[in-house]
Amino acid sequence: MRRHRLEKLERIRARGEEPFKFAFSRTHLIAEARALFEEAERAAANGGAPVEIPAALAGRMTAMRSHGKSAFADLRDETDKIQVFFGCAQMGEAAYETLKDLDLGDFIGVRGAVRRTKRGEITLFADACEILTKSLRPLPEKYHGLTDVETRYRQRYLDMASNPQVITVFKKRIQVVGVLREWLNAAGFLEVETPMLHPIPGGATARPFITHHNTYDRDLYLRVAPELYLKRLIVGGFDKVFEIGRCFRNEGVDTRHNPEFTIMELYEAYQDYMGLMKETEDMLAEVIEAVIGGPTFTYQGEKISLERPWARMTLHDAIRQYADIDIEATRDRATAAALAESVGVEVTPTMGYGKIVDAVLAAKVQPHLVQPTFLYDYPIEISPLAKKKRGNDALTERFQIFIARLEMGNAFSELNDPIDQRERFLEQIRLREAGDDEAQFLDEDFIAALEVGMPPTAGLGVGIDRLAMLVTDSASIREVIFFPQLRVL
RNA sequence: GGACGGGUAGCUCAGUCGGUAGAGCAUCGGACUUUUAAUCCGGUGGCCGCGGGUUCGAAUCCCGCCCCGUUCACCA
Repeated sequence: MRRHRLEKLERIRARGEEPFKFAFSRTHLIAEARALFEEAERAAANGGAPVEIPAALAGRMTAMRSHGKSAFADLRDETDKIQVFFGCAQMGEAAYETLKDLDLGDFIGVRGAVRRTKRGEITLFADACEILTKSLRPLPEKYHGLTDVETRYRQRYLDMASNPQVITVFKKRIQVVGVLREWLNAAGFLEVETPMLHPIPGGATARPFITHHNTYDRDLYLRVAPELYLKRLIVGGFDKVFEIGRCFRNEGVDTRHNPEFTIMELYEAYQDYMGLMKETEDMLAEVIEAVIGGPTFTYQGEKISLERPWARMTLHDAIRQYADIDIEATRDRATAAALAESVGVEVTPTMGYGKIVDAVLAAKVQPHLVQPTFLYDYPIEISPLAKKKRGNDALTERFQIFIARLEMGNAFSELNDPIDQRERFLEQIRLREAGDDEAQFLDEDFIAALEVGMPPTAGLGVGIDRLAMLVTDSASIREVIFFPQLRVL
């Protein structure tokens, strides 16, 4: 098949035409040409005269229906597709003959007029057609498209070229980021960029990727979160900042996790977690609604309503309600483990009190959190960067937001007491020495920053990929990442 | 890492009891000036994921491995 296409390539060159052109002056995008035509049609509806819009369009040819002395092709660009009519009489015999050298998948430029066919289809009637880029490999089947999941991910360009709805999904993802950025700008947050190469990985409980810098001859870590640098900016004098960017965690891969993913983190001085909860509610509701175009949507068969106010409950109330155990009543690890196991949650010997609570949350509570729900007041053991709750040293002022069972965000009143922060880091080091390789490292410079003084601050992290999953009704994170991580073949 | 499912033509998929490897689309040749999954006639196209075993004979049965998906474990 490739051989046939190479022969056509040679024929095109032989008649003096370049099969890999440099540019083409199109007058419209396909969607623009369609809109213009329909508008002209409406305007002419009273007069009754047939409408015709001159146009030069370019795109990939995705179908060809040839009838001897005439042919119909489908032309697709980023915005839409349109039918093209080639008639031997209109184009001239010589030009019509050159259509034989076209293949599905070629990029072509077509000049002519947009009209309706007898059957009512908006169609570009071609006066001239030139090949812009010869395609040497066949596109997947026109009807079913490409469905093999592995090929779809490994060769995303084929996926997009043969499944237009994939492009729609990614456009929505792009829109999510755009709308979110607009919201944050309007709310007075400044967008910043902080390092991705960290000498000490921090800001989240996760294993890092390690890399090496030759000039300084030292190992560096790909960031697991921008958190500690963003807080340094608050120390320095910024009041409201955010960053949207890639994080890397050396962890497992499944439908909700990719080793590299995109996070939005924001920090707001003089704010606490309850104030931020309200802002988070407004931000997510407004962003999601703007992208989906309404206050309700369906995710994986379940109807989700964005109507505010969203549900709010403490983590321990949620556990009491859904797991029917009062794990808050104890601070003893063994008792908590027994309680968790009594409701079928598996507990391993390395899990501390906090992780046991977290496991109960994941197994018994999270499956119920279909409508948007805030859980707040998390155990101190699993929140080493969050401020202690006023009046309860066992808890932190922290919340998570769940929508459609997906954890969409995590936030807290930021711990700004450097002495407390040091103790929390030391506890993490004890966990690490006990074998927890996800425990956080002690970052002396970060402590030094807190000693300089960070105003009261609330911070939030939102998983952009999961937000994209939500608005595109995608069951897997790989559907919203252009090139998801797969095993190298 | 465990369990389950999958890997056959460029793509989407059949393949019975172990007996010459199949269809549709794409592609090539032919017919056709209003089709839109165009239609009609004829052809080309295979490391049946990889390696080993059983057998006269393996896409098919057995063993090992690779890759993908789902799920559990793990994990912000």
